[in-house]
Amino acid sequence: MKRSSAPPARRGAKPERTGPRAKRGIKRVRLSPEARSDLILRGAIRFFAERGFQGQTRDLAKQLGISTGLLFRYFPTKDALIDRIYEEIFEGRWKPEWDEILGNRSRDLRERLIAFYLDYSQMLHDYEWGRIYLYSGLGGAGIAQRFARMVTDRVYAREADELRHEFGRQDLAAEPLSEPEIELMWSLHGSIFYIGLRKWVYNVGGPSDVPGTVTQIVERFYVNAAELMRSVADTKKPPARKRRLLAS
Amino acid sequence: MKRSSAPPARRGAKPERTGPRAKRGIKRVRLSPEARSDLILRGAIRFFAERGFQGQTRDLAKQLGISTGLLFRYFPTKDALIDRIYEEIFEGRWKPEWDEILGNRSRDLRERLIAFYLDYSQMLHDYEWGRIYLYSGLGGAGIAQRFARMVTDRVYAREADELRHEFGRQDLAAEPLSEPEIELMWSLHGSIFYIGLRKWVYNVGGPSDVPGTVTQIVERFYVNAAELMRSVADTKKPPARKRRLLAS
DNA sequence: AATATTATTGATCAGATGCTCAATATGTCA
DNA sequence: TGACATATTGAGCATCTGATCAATAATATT
Repeated sequence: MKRSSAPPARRGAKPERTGPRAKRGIKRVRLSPEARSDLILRGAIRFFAERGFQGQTRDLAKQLGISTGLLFRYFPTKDALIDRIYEEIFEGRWKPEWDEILGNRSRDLRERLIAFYLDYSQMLHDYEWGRIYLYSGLGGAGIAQRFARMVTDRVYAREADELRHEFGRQDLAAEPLSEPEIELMWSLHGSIFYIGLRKWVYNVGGPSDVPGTVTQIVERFYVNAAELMRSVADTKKPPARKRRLLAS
Repeated sequence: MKRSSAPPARRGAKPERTGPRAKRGIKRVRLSPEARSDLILRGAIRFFAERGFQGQTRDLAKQLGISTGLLFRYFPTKDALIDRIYEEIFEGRWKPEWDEILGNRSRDLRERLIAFYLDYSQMLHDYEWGRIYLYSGLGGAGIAQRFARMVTDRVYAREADELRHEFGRQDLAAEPLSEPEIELMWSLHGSIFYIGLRKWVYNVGGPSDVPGTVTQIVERFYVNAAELMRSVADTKKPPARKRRLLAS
């Protein structure tokens, strides 16, 4: 069945059969390299998010409706395709506006934190993003681990900075992040990330109102953080008010 | 190099070479089926936790120091082996004592929650357990998803029951779990589970003092839960005290 | 309409991978 | 000590899978 020596009489009897049903009669579509390449990339993200990176190029090609030959024309190896996916998923994902949201001191800090996490969690809770993040992390892809470090460094440093300012504590330059502070932020991050896991790994449903739930979580974090700032303040030297005066 | 037609003169010149170096001279070890089977199972868990289930049987056999033939003698197919691993990882993992810890009303509820999560988190934070839980969940293994549902149903129902009792609210039979209650517990669960992810997926280190951190997280949960119970109580009918009197 | 360019195909290859089986060697028991 | 039962081996099979390339056909150009 596999190897027929017959010549490929591809359009022997029905040359213009372009009906909606069979693939046989469908006219070959010819796209620009950019369009095709993009189509493959998007399709590959969807495909590998679902099946993991051990998913087969044949199946991917089938799902894309193209031949494997074409696939390998645009991405010379499977690994090259995967690297491209990593790039797409992990690079340039940090929105500059996030820095602005978090750092805008004319706004209430609690509100800023909520606004940030509402936006940021849209990435965290995206099916494709989340599953590829997990697959690549489990596979030991350095880029996923660098991403985790980058994001947390960035988010945690910013948040801690703002919290310390808000509660009149020393800034990060004077006193590096303490483990309780870091753990508190990890805890927040974990709670929010886990909403995604529930949805796209364990199929145990997510909350009916995701933004509302995220807001709740951040609000509780804020209360806990305030508590932590106050309790630590007792053992530190400069009184809370003093720094504020110096700063402004 | 692969196919030499030479007869396998396995012990041609050095019959009793049992030195510490080469595999060549090592005497074949012959174990009881039970011992070998167990050895394979443990090794397979370690292996697949590391590499994921697409790891190859050849490599597994090599890591175990046995031939693939032997591997397939004890587990007829790779899938059978994986099923056996699922069984080992997911079944019978619920310790009956957990029910007792949570339900022992002669003990402070905060302490009970801490005691439970300290023990329970040892499973959650185990490298092999955690990674296999993720791999199987991502792969869509029904058993992982059933496990997630089982555990959370069990934990959340118990915890909520105790919390409601503690704060004089209606019990679960009278009033099913509300979404805010469920989400609060998910949030706790997520924070603790995420400690594992940090360690064995993203290689961003865990806390230096895991039990201490877990304790902190549970303590904050307890405060938040108390707050939630009180705030919800306002909109409900029976005053907090009344139920207690009726109950005892 | 004829020609040129190149996107697309599909048969095919080489190496990987799950699994088998006849041959072999180990521990045990009489 | 010799013979038996069987745990263990490793070459080998069939299929899968990433990747190639000459042939083909859709569009652009003249």
